[in-house]
Amino acid sequence: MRIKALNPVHERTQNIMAFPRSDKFDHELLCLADTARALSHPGRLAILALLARRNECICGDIVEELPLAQATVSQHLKVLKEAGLIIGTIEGPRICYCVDWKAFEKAASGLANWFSGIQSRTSFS
Amino acid sequence: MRIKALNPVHERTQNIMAFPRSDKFDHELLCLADTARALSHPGRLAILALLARRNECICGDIVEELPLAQATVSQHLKVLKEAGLIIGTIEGPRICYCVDWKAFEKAASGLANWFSGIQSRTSFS
DNA sequence: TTATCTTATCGTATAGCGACGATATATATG
DNA sequence: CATATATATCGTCGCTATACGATAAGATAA
Repeated sequence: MRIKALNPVHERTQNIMAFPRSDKFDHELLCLADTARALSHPGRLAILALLARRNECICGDIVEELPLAQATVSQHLKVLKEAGLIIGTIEGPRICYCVDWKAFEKAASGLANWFSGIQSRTSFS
Repeated sequence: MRIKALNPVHERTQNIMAFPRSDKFDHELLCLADTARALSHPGRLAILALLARRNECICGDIVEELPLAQATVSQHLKVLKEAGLIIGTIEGPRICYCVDWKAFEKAASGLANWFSGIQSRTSFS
């Protein structure tokens, strides 16, 4: 049984972060910024790497590997889940987390496309 | 005359963000997180896009284009400068900003490599 | 039902971000 | 020197993030 999967960042019609001037920027930029924000903490990067290496982990596995308390790991998992990068599946008394590869690749290509778009926009390139 | 260019993120020996547990994570992850953090605000993404489109801008040009006050734009420029993504060159009474393409490409490839590294680490790929 | 295990959430403290007006700084120009 | 121009910095406000202990909530097993 899947728990609220939350649509991946790039399919969502609303972004997550609410800056004071959020309404003044393009939706595309807001979504890219959201993706970048999800990756802007070494703990979350480490969680994603761990999930990729092991294919799936329960929260306790991650707590064992990272220098963070259980409550903190749970918060980071929530951020990654809200960013659409991971999925949690209830398995009995525990929750099995894994990378949402489809969303992950979209996030990767979204950022990559932005990078190449920026780079192609200079007359020096 | 160039003003403190700040080494690009991936050449630096120290990261910028200081989390309570910064010392517990790999330097590579800290630098990647720093890069992501620099990109985690739509205003900064818009600034980078503008600099790429025009090749160079003074602060005032950016203030004209973005829905942000001069002080706010200056703060974002500082963040991008500290992340090593842009360079400021003093030209008389103004400062000419441009993308540091070498650092920008390193940041792009750094993130791209991390993404592909993550993706190759699953047995499902 | 009770006990156990696992994870989310609450409460809290500290710190940092985002935004802006006001001010300081620095450089030309008259 | 005084003025104008351009940008950085200061001070402040409100909000969010990070981190953790403690507790609640959900699911299984005895």
